[in-house]
Amino acid sequence: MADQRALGVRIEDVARAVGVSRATATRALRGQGRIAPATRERVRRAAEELGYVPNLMATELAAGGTGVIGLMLRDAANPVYGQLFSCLEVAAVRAGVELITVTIGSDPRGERQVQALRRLLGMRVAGLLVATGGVDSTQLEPFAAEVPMVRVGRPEASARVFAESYDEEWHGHQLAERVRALGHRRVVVLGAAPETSYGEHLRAEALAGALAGLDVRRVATGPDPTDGVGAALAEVDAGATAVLCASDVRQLAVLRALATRGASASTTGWDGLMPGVDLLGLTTVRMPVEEAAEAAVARLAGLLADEPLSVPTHRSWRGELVPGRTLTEPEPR
Amino acid sequence: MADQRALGVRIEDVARAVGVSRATATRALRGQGRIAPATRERVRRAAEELGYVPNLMATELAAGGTGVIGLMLRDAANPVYGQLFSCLEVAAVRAGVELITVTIGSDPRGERQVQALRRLLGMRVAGLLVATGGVDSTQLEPFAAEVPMVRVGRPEASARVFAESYDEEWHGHQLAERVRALGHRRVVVLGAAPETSYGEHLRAEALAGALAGLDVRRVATGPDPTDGVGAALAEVDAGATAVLCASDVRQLAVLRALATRGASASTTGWDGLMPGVDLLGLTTVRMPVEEAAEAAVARLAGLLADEPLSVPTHRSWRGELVPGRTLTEPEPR
DNA sequence: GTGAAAGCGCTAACAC
DNA sequence: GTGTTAGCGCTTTCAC
Repeated sequence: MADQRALGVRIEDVARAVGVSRATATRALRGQGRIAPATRERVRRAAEELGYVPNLMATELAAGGTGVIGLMLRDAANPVYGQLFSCLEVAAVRAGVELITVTIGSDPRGERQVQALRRLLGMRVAGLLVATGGVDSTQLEPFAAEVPMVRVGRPEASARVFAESYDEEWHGHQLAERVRALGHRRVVVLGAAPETSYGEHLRAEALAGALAGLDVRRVATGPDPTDGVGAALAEVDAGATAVLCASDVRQLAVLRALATRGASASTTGWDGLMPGVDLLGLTTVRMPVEEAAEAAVARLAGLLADEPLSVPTHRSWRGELVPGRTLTEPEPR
Repeated sequence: MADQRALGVRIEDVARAVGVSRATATRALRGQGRIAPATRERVRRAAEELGYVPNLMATELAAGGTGVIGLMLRDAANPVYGQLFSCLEVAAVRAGVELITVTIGSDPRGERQVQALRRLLGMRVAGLLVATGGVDSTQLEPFAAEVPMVRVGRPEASARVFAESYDEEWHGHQLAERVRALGHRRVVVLGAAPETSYGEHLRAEALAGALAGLDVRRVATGPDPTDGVGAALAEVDAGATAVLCASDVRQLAVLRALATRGASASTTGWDGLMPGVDLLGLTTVRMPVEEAAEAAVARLAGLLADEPLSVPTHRSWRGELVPGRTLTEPEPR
């Protein structure tokens, strides 16, 4: 197998070992162009023996660009992104495209995002998948001009950036209907400011909109899951019977606080991706991550293959309501 | 900002726009070598205006290798790996090194892993972080000869591969002591075969070892979390009072099955990283992911900086027992 | 302080 | 079928 200085082995060394030219060795290794089967075998064997590892930089430079597509991902510690990441990977394998990932942790101003994008572009990726909410259309636009770009998991304003997102409007309706049907009259919606988390902001808006007619108290959260929980509980003390959260992580924080204070109220969340949702009895909406991921990769693959685009620029996918024990009829007071 | 064909802009274009040579433009942009401050400014401005994005392939080819370190990660859908991923990212940022990630989903024979390693090596990464259990020492060895390699989260047999792992032996002891102290006499240990999940195999071994003296029933699980759950419940029916799992995901599966069947037994898990551990009342061990990640990156950074190695080749970190409601005294029968 | 030229490792016409 | 040649875009001595 690979011997000591295998990384120093160039294709030239392989060629020489077999007694052919570099071009022939290339053909043998890439399996393209006319070449004698026997030669090909000899070259392959030699490459194997020498532990030849092609230098991708050189390969891609010479070949002019790479077929790889870049993925910009947000913090994977969040189960939501971890799941999305995984689905994107699966989809990529299925579509036969290579994925190269760059992640950014929290990044309030979107600077690291832009930097990460440049890094990806520097690698001359063939396409870009943007799976992070923190960067907005205006920051994306200039790059979209260079390479096809698909945003996943968040809607997009620009017509030049494609998007496969979630139908949060509809999700909000599902949740709202349930809350309303159970008889809640005064509820608190825990949402984020657009800068904090665009996704949660959107969800809270959708939810509040769908709850029109009820007494809806809005509470803004910060980046930390526990932000705003205190304010929400105060609303509960003041008579609200349900705390509606824009993510399951927030919902957990609320449940924790409720338990600690010995208080009780209905709660709902959003995402439905945590391993124990069922056991915890969370009421939430399961995001259609698989579909969105699959669609995003398929679209990008189509774009790269120069297929005429047959689907709308922006699409959104519907998940499903997960009824749980956390949402019940309001308790009589 | 970047205009239309910015990806077509080469350093040569920037140089020409300013009326200098390529060499000067390079110096200006990289900020190395002697150059007139005024020229540097003009070049920088021109690059900005033209939206020049340096071609990393060319850069790294010419410069001979990259400072980037490669990370091979297992499926991020698993909260455990997602968390580890995130911690590694954070550590990398702090250490000032760039990370490039390749993930592999499930991969029974370790083939995709090896392929992923080759891909990373093809990019001539300066170092390698291996955060997946599925590939064993003999597969790693040949690559370790080429570039410094640190395995994280799993112990390593080879002396040529560094490792920052978890002290599962100790973790097993903690758990076992608790189980024993509560008075369980007959328990079932749900573990995996080494090929299925080396990590879980190790944990089950540690646990079983620490439980010496009790009546320990071993049940093997498969790749799916529900594999082996039926067998475990059968043991419970036959008199076992606790089901000890090698991961929290398994523990959830057991809890689910227990609830469905209306049966009851104590359970324990391993990992402690799921968002709702506390609310679920899981008994588990919280892995020291942060420490291991930090240590792995720091070690690699040190290796790359040619610092003399001051710590043992293989280290392991201790997490902490998380007592939960799922582990209680055995119920009288 | 700046430019000319060599070359990183590989691929892809185009000859033979 | 196989070898020759000309780059891919950038960095880096080495002169000037």
